[in-house]
Formats: sequence, structure tokens, C-alpha cells
Amino acid sequence: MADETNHPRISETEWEVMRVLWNEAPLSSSEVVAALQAEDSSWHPKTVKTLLGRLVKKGALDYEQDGRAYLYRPLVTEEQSVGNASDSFLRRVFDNSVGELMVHFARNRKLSKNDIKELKEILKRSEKKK
Amino acid sequence: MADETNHPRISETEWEVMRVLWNEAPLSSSEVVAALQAEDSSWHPKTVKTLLGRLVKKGALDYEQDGRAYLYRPLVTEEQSVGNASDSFLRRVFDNSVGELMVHFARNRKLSKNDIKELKEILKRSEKKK
DNA sequence: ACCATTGGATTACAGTTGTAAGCTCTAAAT
DNA sequence: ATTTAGAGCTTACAACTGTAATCCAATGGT
Repeated sequence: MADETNHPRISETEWEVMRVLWNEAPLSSSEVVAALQAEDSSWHPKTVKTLLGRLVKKGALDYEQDGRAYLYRPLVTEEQSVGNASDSFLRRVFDNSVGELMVHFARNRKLSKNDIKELKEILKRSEKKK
Repeated sequence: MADETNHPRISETEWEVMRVLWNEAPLSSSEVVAALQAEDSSWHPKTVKTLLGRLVKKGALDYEQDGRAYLYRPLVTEEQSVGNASDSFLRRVFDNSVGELMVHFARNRKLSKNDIKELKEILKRSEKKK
């Protein structure tokens, strides 16, 4: 069985690439480039290619041959990666205090009507279980 | 006037060092070492010294001479640094959706009675202002 | 007085990251 | 048919990181 706790570390720019493929896969490298450039035209195709290659090497992506090109798809789920990055961030920046983290973001960022509703729900359930 | 938006980037291990000094400053390098080792005995003094030096060079720390040793103190506030790291994390991992971030942590981590109370307060005020 | 310890400064060294350019080959355009 | 754009593979290269070891000078023990 696979070691679920050993995810590849995904760097800052690699996240952008992963997000594209979590959103839709499989995609060819040029499709990934296009998606990235739609958001930020300064992405260079060569750079994207390098990142795709590195992500494959890391085991975060996989690919299948499609003619002369590759179709890439995620090997790690967004949930796993978000979970990892979140754990690390929580520990590093908030010394593992979820409370402080939550308060920080609640104070410093605008929450939508809907976010607030959803959070209240979660808090309510959180209390019950406690 | 200083450029408040240009904080030095603080690496993973450097955070540990900064936290010690945000907690109490000024401290000599050996005091920093002691504080770090109290939490995790595997910290090597030489490594800590390197990190202190790098943080000074980055402009995150400053020092004053104290005999043959230095006393270090933060030049950047914890708030600034937490804010920066949080902004970057939010963008990178949650694509700038505070709602998703909040829901993630609320779901995946235990909140204390008190955290819940505080959060409810904040949500309530958040709604009013909206 | 001499040696071991400790402080800071310099050097080390590989792995990661951001950002591509160059090389080779094939497929598409003219 | 010839050129060329694009696909992937290889190489580049400096900055940043983690993790110390070395070097030299001052200091504290004995």
C-alpha cells in the first residue's frame, strides 16, 4: 500500500500548475500554458514545461502519451496537498494554534454572506460534538 | 519613511528563530539556542548562528553589541510577518478564497470552547458591518 | 600561564526554486 | 520539398535553504 503521509512538496509556482490540472485533467502542456496565461500573460511556455517535468519527477503528476505530446494529470489529490500545506503553515506561522489562525483570517479578510453562514453551521456542530 | 510592504521573506526554519525573539528580546545567540533546544533538542548551535546571521542580513533582525557577544532583536513585527505569510498562503493554496480556508480549518482541526466563542463574536460583527 | 570553550565570520555543499535557453526531432505550413 | 514552430529532453545558473564545519580571537577555568 502507498504511504499516504509522504506527499511531494509542491513549490509556490508549482501550485499554479497543479491548480490548473486539479481543475481539469488530463491536459497537454500547451493547454496548461494557455490556462495559466489566461490568468497571467507573463507565463513563459518553457517555464511551464520545466515545472511540469519537475512535478512528474516529484510524483505529483503523471502523463500518458498522446501522439507526440503528453497529457498530464495529477497523481496527488488537491485535498492531500491542501492538507499538507495547511498543516505546515499552521505549525510554522501560528505555532499550531488553529484558533489564532481562524481569528486572524476572520479579522483581516472579508467573508461573504455565505461563508459566514457556513462557518456558523460548522461552529454549531463543533460545539455539539465537544 | 520605510516601505512597509517590503518585508524580508522568512524561511521555514527561520520562523522558529523569529518566534523565539518575538516572544522575548533582546537575546544572545546562546539564549536563542537554549530556547530552541527546550522545544527540540536537535537544534545545533552552529545552525542557529547561521540562521541568526542570515536574518540580520535580510533585515529581519538587528543586534547590539554586548561584550563580545550580540543581543538580537526583531526588526520586523510578528504581525507584519504573519500577515505576509498568510496572504501568500491564502493566495497559493486557497486561491484567495478566505471562505474555503476558514471552512477547511474549521472542519479539520479542533477548536477550543474559547476559540468558538471568539469566532462567533467576530462573525456577528462581520455580518453587521456588511 | 595555558588550554578548552565560546562568539562571531567565513566557507561548504548539496538540494530546491524560478526562470529560461539550447538541442533534436517531427509535424505542419507554404 | 523546405522551413519552421512546437514537443519534450538536457543544460544553465544564480538565489535561497538546511545544516553545519573551520577559522580565529577572546575568555573563563584550573
